Amino acid sequence: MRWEETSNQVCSVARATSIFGDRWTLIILRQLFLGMRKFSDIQQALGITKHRLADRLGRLTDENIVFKYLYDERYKRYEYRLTEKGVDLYAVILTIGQWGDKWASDNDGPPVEYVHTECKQVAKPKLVCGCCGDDLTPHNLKVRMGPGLKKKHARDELSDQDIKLYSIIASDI
Amino acid sequence: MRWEETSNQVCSVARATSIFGDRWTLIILRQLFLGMRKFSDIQQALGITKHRLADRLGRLTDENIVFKYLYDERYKRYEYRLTEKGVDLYAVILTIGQWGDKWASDNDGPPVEYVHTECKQVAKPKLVCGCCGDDLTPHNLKVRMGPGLKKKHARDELSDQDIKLYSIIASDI
DNA sequence: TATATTGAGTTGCATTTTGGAACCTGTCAA
DNA sequence: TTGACAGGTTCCAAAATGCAACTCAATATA
Repeated sequence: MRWEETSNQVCSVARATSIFGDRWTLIILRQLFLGMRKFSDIQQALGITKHRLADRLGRLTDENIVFKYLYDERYKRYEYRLTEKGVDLYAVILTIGQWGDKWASDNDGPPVEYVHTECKQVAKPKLVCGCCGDDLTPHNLKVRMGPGLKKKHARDELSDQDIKLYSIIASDI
Repeated sequence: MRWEETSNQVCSVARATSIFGDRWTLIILRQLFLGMRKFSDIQQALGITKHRLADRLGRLTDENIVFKYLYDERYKRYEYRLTEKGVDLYAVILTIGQWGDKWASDNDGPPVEYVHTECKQVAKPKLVCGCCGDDLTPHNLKVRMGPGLKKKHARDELSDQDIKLYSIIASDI
């Protein structure tokens, strides 16, 4: 399967990774979340080539995840800022960072900490159920078909791959 | 910067994405979370080439995120299962999936749903502070240097890039 | 015994995507 | 007039990926 086709898959993870599942996009976004907004700052901080950075920021702009903001009228300089769609990726960055802290760090501890301004503590982000507030783990979650899959199945729009992809859901995990 | 060098950066997001920040790894992992464990099943379901799948599963095995389990003595057949390190990526997959549901889906609604077995509701995962339980957003979190960064700074082990990378943290966001 | 099948890969080669360096453009400042 | 700087492009080599064909071990079937 080619990369462009990934964005058509009936899977939110596949569609999302078709946007930011490459070598640079997520760390560019992390940089934006840290408050770094200028092309050259990001380029130097990450050691990415201008070429690639221009390409990635262009895609993110096309996807409406970032937008260009004119911050200097005289010099006609632009900076890149996160849209609402982009800001919503904060949870993804935080979750990945936390996994990295736990499983991919050295003995010096986490490079950065996030202080929760409400409780003044270092935030240990955790995922909970939006309904009852209990922790979510692979053990207390059960996957089932959602409306997107059911409707496409009813309309007979699933490809062989999609069927195979989700046939497993019907069975026990 | 080359890809292998990313894994040495003083940033948990960069280190994590150096492991799964490519076109396939995350959706392979999603497939494993759905319960699909056999090489050929994954290969057909995802439309990935055997070549690439063998390579990706090999890396994941090297990283101790999955391990090979002999499920058929007679035929000497192996399947791939998640280790604890792998299972911990569930939060990442869930968070990405949720972003995808919201921002990258069509009008049919989410393809899959996760039912929380404790409260029997469809789980809407959300990220909260581990200390106080309040929601985490970019607006109530403040980034600051963590021990990893401070120690390396004290030992003068930060590269120019690392310094640039985090100089922004000292300033206001 | 000879042939086919299945799962799980390799190998070889063409196509895409990246990385690196040099070059271009518009705007000011000395 | 020259230089610097931000923000790119262009060109080419190197690396990653996609595709098809081949291997190999352990049965099954004829």
